[in-house]
Amino acid sequence: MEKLTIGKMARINGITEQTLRLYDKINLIQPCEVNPDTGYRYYHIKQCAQLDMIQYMKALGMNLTQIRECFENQNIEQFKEVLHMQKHNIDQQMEDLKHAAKTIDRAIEGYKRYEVAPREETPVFEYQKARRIFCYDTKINAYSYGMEYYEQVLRALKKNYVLHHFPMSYFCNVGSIIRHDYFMRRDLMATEVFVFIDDEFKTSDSVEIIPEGMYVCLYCDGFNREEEGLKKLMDYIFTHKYKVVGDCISEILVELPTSSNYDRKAFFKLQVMIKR
Amino acid sequence: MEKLTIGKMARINGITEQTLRLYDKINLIQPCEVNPDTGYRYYHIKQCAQLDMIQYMKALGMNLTQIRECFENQNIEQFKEVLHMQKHNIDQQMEDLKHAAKTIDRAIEGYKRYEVAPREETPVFEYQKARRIFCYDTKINAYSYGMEYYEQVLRALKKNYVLHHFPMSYFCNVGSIIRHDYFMRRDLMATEVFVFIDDEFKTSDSVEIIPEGMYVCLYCDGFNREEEGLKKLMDYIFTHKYKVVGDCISEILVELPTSSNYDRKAFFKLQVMIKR
DNA sequence: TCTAAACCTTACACCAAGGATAAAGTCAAC
DNA sequence: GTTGACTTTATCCTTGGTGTAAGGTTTAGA
Repeated sequence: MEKLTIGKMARINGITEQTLRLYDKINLIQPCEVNPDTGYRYYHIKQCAQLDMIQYMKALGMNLTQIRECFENQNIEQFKEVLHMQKHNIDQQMEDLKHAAKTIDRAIEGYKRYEVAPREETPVFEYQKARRIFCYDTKINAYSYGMEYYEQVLRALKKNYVLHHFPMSYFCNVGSIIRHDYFMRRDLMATEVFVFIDDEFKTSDSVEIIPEGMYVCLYCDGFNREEEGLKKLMDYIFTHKYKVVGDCISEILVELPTSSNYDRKAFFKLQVMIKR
Repeated sequence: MEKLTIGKMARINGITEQTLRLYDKINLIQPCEVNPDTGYRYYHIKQCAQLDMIQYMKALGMNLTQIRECFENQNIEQFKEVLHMQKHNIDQQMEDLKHAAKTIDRAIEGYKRYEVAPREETPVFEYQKARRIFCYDTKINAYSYGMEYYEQVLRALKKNYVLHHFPMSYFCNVGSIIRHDYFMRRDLMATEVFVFIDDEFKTSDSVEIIPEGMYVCLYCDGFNREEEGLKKLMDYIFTHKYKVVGDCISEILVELPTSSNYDRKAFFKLQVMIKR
């Protein structure tokens, strides 16, 4: 059985020559023979076993250093340990991916709703499932000081939010709450902001549930329409004497990438639950 | 509202100053003001909106170039397209992770069985579930030409295997088949090698099922014990006049990382299904 | 007023796991 | 002997930053 050149070795193993040279360089797998004059590398076909093992370990998510250590130590216990670690690792990555997938779904859903939403700022009825939010009270009324304060409020929320180890991917679905009492008094007072989170997170001091039920909703386009929209919503509710249950939520449905000027471009859904 | 220094901007957004400098350099987000004398960057708090968006898009799996393009084009359609692409992307990654997880489980399981397996090369009875294999006929008897040929046979299998887009992570759980007729004639003739694959793959010309049932199994340690083990298995079966159903499988239970010499270190499980 | 801390700047090297390319040397077949 | 396929080393590029060095400026406290 003749020796294999680097090209042949690469070909029969479905990898590139560069990869083999790299593996040689980092002492992962060395050719069984090197011509001292030409520097040509020659491999023995039995070395394919090592390559198989490397590819297998790579598929398990190990990096080249870990693989080399495993080879060097010849330690089964270490390999088993790595296996368990990788298992844990993969579970974590899976969780992250699930979050990302949910976020994307949420974004796509948001865009769909954005496209079909009524543009004329008239109240509509919608039955909505319960949703979970991570809430933060900033003690500052978001409606009284303009966007600069709103951003500061958001920063405070964000800080708390990452402190609670929520995935960053949620941080596009934010909103603010006008508590029931203020709403009934037609007072635009919202000191609390929130992020929508997944149902799997337990309720705690910061996590609450927006209940399932029939909502009166009003869509509006842009921050500068938000206050006006809220007033319209209040007008509608009080004119028709609907019984308001719970708080009023102002939710950012979609936020559009913007860079030209610094203003956020957002599409809002204002909503409050009623009982007939 | 005063301008924010890079340090403050970084702090309130939970990122590092270096990251902000990088984003500036690649035109992702630029400070609203730069002191021409000192080169100091100053940010406006409203620019946090852009940072939020960047972090959100990153969480969706987009890279910085894609994010910049989205900002530049101001194109919602493109963003939506990216969303769908990312969704697809994530699904793919999820699949890969699932495969990796299964492979690790299989490896851990294999090591467990390896540790409890009888070392004395005596036949044992085991009831085994159905398993699925990707099979390849090399037309060369793996038992007649030594390890070099075996490696070549494996390379051919591997080539076919990646051609069928099976994940590389399976390629540690290989084996060979002695078809029923040869086994009954006590002929060590195995031209077919295979890889265990997941149940989700459809049966086709190359994918077959090893049926559920009661198997006589014999464990042996190392390639040099395989033939002897097969003979012992045959002896046992024919002495006790068990009725053999189907083919005899030689499965590599675990393969140990090795580098000192080129020989594979593998632990085998030889098995054949019987009917009482 | 002195000093130290806390800022800030640019510039460079480094990570993982190769990919891409160039310039030059080698091998084998015809 | 020539050609074409193959191989070598060497260098730079990728992604998304992290870390360090060397130096400049501002601020607070004693």
